[in-house]
Amino acid sequence: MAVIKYSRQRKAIKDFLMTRKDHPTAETVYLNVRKTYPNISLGTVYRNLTLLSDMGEIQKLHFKDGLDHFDADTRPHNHFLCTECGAVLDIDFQSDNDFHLDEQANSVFDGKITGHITYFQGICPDCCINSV
Amino acid sequence: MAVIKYSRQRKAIKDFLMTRKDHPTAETVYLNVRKTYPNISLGTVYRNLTLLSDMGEIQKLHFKDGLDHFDADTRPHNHFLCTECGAVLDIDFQSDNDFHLDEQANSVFDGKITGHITYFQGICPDCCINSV
DNA sequence: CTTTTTGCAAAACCTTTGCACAACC
DNA sequence: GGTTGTGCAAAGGTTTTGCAAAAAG
Repeated sequence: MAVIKYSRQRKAIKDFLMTRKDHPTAETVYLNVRKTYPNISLGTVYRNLTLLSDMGEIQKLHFKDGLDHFDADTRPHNHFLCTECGAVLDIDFQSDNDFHLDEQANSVFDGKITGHITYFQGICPDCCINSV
Repeated sequence: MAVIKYSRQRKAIKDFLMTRKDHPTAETVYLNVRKTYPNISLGTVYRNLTLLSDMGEIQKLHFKDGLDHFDADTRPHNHFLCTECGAVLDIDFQSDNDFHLDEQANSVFDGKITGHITYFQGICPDCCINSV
């Protein structure tokens, strides 16, 4: 597997992912891409999600629900997890301190720190409305 | 399941977890507790880890390896994941900004943020030494 | 005695993999 | 034609669950 050819299935998977701001699971990707390619298999979805992730075109994320979630936004950004409904959302917010955080952590850690991700938790907008 | 009755197995599981600064998987807990209770089953380990976690006595964590990891330290603290060997370590370090981070995030987020965890990644002390 | 917990084994679950065939260049 | 990708189905590994027996109070 030296040269990577961009199959339509792979393109469809990435295209779908780019339309979403939440972070769908493989299952969700599968169900949606199947609208366009009814014969696509779950295995193919997994293979391509892993491949895209290895190529750095998407991010593979792990949350408490134990499932893999996928994100087409590969820029460093923070995530939010709703403790009510399990939704995973982006947070478009970088603390001023974010840039210095790795250095600060390095100064108290014997190994070498190359990056970090912050996960916020709480109640998402939808659940806030519904719980009033 | 209203009243929670004491069990030695549950105590052994928590005791073991408190001796560890890394964040063992259920499998590791199982192998170690079995030294004391050779007949304990994996199912019991899982049940108790989930129960302890629900009671807030331990934390259940999810990492990229896809496995559940457990941590007897429930204070808010940050974690480090080694990209070489997969080790998960605590980082005893709180940024000055940590305390304000939730407020800052709340100001740009429609929902309600109640907390956060930062995951650092990089190369752990052991792997640094071995890769020289 | 009643309720909870255990051990065992089976089931459920998500993800990966092997293989023959199809698609691509 | 040779390589890469797919679909299908089976296998893999982790976690959960049903049930009868044991432990706890």
